[in-house]
Amino acid sequence: MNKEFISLLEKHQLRKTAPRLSVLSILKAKNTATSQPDLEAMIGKDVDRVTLYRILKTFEEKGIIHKILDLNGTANYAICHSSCNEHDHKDNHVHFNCTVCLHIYCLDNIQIPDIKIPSGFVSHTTNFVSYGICEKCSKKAEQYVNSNDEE
Amino acid sequence: MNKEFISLLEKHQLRKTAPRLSVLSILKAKNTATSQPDLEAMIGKDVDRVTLYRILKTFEEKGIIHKILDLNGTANYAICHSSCNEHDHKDNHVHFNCTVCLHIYCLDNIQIPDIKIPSGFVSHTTNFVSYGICEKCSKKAEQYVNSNDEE
DNA sequence: TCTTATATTGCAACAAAGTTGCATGATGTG
DNA sequence: CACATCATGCAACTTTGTTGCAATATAAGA
Ligand SMILES: [Zn+2]
Ligand SMILES: [Zn+2]
Ligand SMILES: [Zn+2]
Ligand SMILES: [Zn+2]
Repeated sequence: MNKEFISLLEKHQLRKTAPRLSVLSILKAKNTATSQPDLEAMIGKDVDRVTLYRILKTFEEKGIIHKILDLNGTANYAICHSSCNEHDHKDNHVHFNCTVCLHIYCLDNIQIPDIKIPSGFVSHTTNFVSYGICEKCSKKAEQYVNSNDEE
Repeated sequence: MNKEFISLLEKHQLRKTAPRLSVLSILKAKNTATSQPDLEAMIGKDVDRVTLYRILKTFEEKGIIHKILDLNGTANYAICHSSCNEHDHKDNHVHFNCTVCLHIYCLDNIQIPDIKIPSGFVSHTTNFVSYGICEKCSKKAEQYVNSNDEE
């Protein structure tokens, strides 16, 4: 399993270090994007805050991960699928930000629709974030309602 | 002209104070969203940073202004058009963030398109930001190229 | 394996934005 | 004009992002 991450680092000419492998395995295991503070907590204090910051910055520049800003403007990171590289990210999928658990989901299968922008303006990238309640939180809410009904 | 702002404050049961009127007149005069730091600079040190923060927070809650996060996750604010109120903002227009001048434009005429989200997820709001080069910056770039040709 | 150039990390220090509590002052109502 | 309430200013603090520099780990070549 580690081989996957090692070859990923090699592909981008990055040295294989413990902190980097930790970051990759954490991000890969989750189906939601992760903020730096959360990553810090998960990795523990073996890795310095600044190191983490720089790892994330490097990974983003190399097209290994992409950044999504949450409700508060805090950066969250998720693995780029497939074919992103240093020169162009193709993360043109929609993101869903749950306002209850605050998780950010990459909706990889949902493409950002095209729009017409005013003439004179040139668009390079677009960002589409949907805010609401995720599946897990919806189910929890249902369960809560049901358990109250039973009483 | 001030009457407009005064009645706006009255409508929302907010006291008419100098700092609030300043904020409203600045935001209304601009066709781009404004960050809090910029507002601070424009208003000057008559108004405390925290006061400004609270004014913006109140205005946003009342549906007088809406918040857009820029590239760096910094909050920018723009007047809500027409019919927003305390209970629902209807700011479902696309925003354009210029990567050169960093201005954020409200594209009031361009609605955010609907998308299908996975079943189980419930969306309440959506955010669409287009990043690129705005009209002004495009023209400046053209002029620059032309002036170089002439030499 | 040892050596060396260079990439990476840790620490310290700082900057920017957001946030809270509390005392003081302004506003609007009767 | 008095009073209740809203709004402001100040101080203090948190979180996130960022840079410089010295110490260390990595990879490649001898
Ligand atoms: Zn959720
Ligand atoms: Zn994503
Ligand atoms: Zn511009
Ligand atoms: Zn807008």
